[in-house]
Amino acid sequence: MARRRKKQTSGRAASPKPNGRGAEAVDYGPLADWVGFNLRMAQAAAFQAFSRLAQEVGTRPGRFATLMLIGRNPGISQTALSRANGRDKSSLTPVLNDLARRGLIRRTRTRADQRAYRLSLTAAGKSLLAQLVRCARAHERNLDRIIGARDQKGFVRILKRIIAQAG
Amino acid sequence: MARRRKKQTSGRAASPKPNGRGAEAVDYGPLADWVGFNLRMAQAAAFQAFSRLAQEVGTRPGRFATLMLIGRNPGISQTALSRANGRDKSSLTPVLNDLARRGLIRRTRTRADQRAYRLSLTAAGKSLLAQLVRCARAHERNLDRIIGARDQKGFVRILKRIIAQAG
DNA sequence: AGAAAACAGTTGGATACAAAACTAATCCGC
DNA sequence: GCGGATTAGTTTTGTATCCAACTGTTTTCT
Repeated sequence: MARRRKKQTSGRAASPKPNGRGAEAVDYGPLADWVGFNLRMAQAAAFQAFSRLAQEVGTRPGRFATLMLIGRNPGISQTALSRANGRDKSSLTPVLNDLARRGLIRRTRTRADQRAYRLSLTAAGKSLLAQLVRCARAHERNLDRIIGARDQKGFVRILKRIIAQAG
Repeated sequence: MARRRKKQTSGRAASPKPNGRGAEAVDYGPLADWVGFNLRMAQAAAFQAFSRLAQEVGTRPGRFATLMLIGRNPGISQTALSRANGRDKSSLTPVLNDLARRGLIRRTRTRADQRAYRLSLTAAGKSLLAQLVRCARAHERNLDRIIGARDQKGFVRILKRIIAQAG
């Protein structure tokens, strides 16, 4: 591995060696230390890691927060849920359709307000959520190990500040 | 604001007050302190904030890292770029088509390897990148202010650890 | 040299998401 | 009470992204 080109069949070694390709070092420039870029990459990495764990239970990470929030807030409306979840309410429609179709959540109409649904978990939903929580705890242990127990608390505190103030 | 419902036109105040709706407090349960969830929310918030800044320059955040990486690594291949950027190579195809169509990048075929492109910025691309860098610096100053100068260095270091180890 | 494996880039299919337009129900001010 | 503004949820449209399959090129193995 990491053999670099030597052959160059028809000559032309004249170029200023501009990082022709490869797993070799890439210059990230100022990106390397910018918070935004590293935040995106870290989130992607953590997401992927959790994806692997979650798919053993047969669900995807996006569904997890949704189930948890419904579980903790029975009767919540879709709009409130979407706000809490940080996604647009329109994104939720297909997700909830799917969760309802799979018998994990209930959508109850209220007499008081005929527009809104009241969401709650079914028994199956609660059971799946419990499994996912076990998964997530394993994932969190992993992240905590990477972050280091010493810094974990402060790290989350900073994330919360960004959530509150950068929006 | 934050007036809570009292009226309830046709009665029915009998329900066990299960958080009917609203901007009122939502119970996040264990989510509240999990790294994964906060990471996702923080990334979304920072992304949105940068989106607003970047659209004044007429480009989207996704393009920014791409332009920067090409600018710092002229001659880089699409595959290497996609790795550096943390996205699948197939995602890059339409992005690069668009950037090329708008005259911001050049795609050169090499005689040495007829498969690969060598990517580089045009003058227009460099100029746009410079504008974006100014934008990004403003964004970063904002984030640094939120994080606090004292913690900024350590915060990024933790993000880098997650990137390296959680993948 | 010739076949097999690896690789660069593209295409097609699927999912996730946001923004805007839309429908139906409810609230507010008078 | 009545009409306009607000609200809950859905639909539609457009973008970003991944994955798997594919084409053409290069390298590797024997």
